[in-house]
Amino acid sequence: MSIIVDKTKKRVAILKAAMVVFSRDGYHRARIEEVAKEAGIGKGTVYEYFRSKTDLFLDLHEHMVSELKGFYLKELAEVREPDLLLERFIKVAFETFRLWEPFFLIFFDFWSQGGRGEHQELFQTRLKQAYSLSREEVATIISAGVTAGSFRPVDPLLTSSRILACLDGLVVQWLCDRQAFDLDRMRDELTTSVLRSLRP
Amino acid sequence: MSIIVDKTKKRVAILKAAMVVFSRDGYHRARIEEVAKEAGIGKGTVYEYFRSKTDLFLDLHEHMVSELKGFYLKELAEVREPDLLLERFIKVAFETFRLWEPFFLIFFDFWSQGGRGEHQELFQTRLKQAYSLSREEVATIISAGVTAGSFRPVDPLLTSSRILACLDGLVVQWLCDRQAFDLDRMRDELTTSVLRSLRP
DNA sequence: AGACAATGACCGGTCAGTCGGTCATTATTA
DNA sequence: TAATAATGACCGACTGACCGGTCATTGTCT
Repeated sequence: MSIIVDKTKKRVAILKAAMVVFSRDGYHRARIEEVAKEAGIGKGTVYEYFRSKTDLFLDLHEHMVSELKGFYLKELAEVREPDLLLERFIKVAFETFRLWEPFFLIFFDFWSQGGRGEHQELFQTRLKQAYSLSREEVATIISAGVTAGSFRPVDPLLTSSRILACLDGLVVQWLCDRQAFDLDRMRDELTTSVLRSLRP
Repeated sequence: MSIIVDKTKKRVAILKAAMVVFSRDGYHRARIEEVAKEAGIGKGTVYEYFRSKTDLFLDLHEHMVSELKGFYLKELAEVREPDLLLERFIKVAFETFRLWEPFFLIFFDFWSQGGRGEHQELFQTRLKQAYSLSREEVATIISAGVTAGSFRPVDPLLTSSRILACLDGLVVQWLCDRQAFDLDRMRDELTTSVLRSLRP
């Protein structure tokens, strides 16, 4: 019993260490020994918990996506009105820019892995799933708005893809150059433009 | 004289080969020997033209950005009306999705390099420059529209960033899953929503 | 003692970058 | 013109560094 708890805790500790090292050095440059050091354990121990570097990376992605999802669910739980929901969604997204910054920094490495290599199918599948999931989540909001008449009749999935794309692109620009724009002003500008584009 | 021409041609040939190999295998997985093979030359010769793998990558980026810019300039040369210009800009962007697909596939590796390593400043500077340039280009269009009264008074740079972010995000989603959405329908949806969001 | 967890020295494969040598082309000399 | 010399583009076998993954040993707990 206590063994199981320890195992899980240590697993998460390694994942956190991996997050730090991967985001600092990038997936390829990062060394497993460094992850172990960050977690305060020996290199061999990492392999007690993860089959390989690839596996660790894959699990890290899964872990972070699940945490992100939890954050969204919590923050959006009590909103009902489609337009408020959308506004809130964008607000939360911008908060994640800061809170999950290391995760987004890794994301490109993850993406890059998805395109090639022996494990590419695994990576690709996970990536598609993650996208597809969030796409449908937002599409549901838009659908509800269209049905309720507060949005004009747009294709929910298409619009959803567009909004998500915008958020993705913005985090990229921002991570690349924090001076590019002010996060708060951009959030307002995006919210306004999205709602305007959906006005009946 | 003829030697110089040959040198330049071969340089470009190596860059093209690098484009093929890097986009197929990813920057890290790609081997210089493979680039040489693709270019039909020996490995050592690559190093006659480029100091290092990093250098080759950096020059490849510069080469492609310059080609992309040329394509945009050519396609947008004769349009004057801000709203037509914006519509045309989006159209051209979607065309580049297909035409420059290998370049976009590499982009994430490039981005990833920009965050770390010994050459990170070089990568970062180039990335910032490229973004800043396109941002200002689009901002000019919007500015003109605002002045002419065909767009509502928005912050041109902020709006420009948002539109570019959307395009970036869309190419990512599309490269990740070609079935995610139909390119043509998405182009129309994006054009409509951008113009609606700018209507006075 | 027995079971199990942790460790880090070591192994083997990989690959960027080097370097000594080849060869085709051009310049020089007789 | 023909023989010889000089040039530099081209090459690929080789090297040294690097690092993921292993496993024999050591430590810890019951």
